[in-house]
Amino acid sequence: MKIATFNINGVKARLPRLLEWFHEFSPDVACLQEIKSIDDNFPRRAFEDIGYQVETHGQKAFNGVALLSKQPVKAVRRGLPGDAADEQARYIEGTVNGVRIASIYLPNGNPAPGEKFDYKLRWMDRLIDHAAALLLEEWPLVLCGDYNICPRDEDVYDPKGWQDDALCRPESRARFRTLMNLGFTDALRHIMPSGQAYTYWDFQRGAWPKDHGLRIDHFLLSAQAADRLQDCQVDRRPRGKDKASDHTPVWCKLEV
DNA sequence: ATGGTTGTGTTACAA
Repeated sequence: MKIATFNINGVKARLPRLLEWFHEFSPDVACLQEIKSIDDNFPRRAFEDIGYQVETHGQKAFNGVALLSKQPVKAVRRGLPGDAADEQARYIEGTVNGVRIASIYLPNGNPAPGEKFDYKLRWMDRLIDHAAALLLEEWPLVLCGDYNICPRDEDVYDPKGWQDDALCRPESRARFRTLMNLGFTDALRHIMPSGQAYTYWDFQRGAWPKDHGLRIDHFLLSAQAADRLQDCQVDRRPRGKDKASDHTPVWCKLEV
């Protein structure tokens, strides 16, 4: 079972490239972030026509996540529990072939410190609580998406320059470690323990040609999922194309 | 030199 996570930065602008990638890679499950679309405007038919079930959790203009699957998606949950007043569409979760899979778009949190950073940290606290509850259900569990966290300095092209950014600050990294310490495996780092594996390059300042990247898109696997891990890789090719997103997809293969 | 780009949806805002 091939599962991919891809922050597409707008489904409307990305549709031709995204369909290309679907034809090339043919994921069994695709977890998308930043669809920047309400549910009714998502180009559902384009994906249904190539054999996918489409589950979205969108909002106007910003954020928005989706789960696309060749096999049926069951028990879909929209929105991260823990704050009924939170209107930002950043979380969707469903079960495919006995694997519980979440598509996560964690808040960026800049500028830090500030209200947006506080929201990020509160959101992470809610994610930790929810992940702990999910682990008790003992599914093979896959929490993937744009975490907007560089876990370690080697995940940043310029650690010193980024040390005060919300993606790298100690408060953000501490919460990520707390999440990991519940018992998750960072699938990419399991396959590739060290070295550069960037997943995002800013549109500005020639970040892509200079390889000024960050590793912020992650696959977190429960023990039941990690036991079935066969491979995990970053696919840098989509980032190099015209009209690319600022992120590139990460995929993992589970023996399911 | 304190710069630069992209997407959404109409004019600033988020990243």
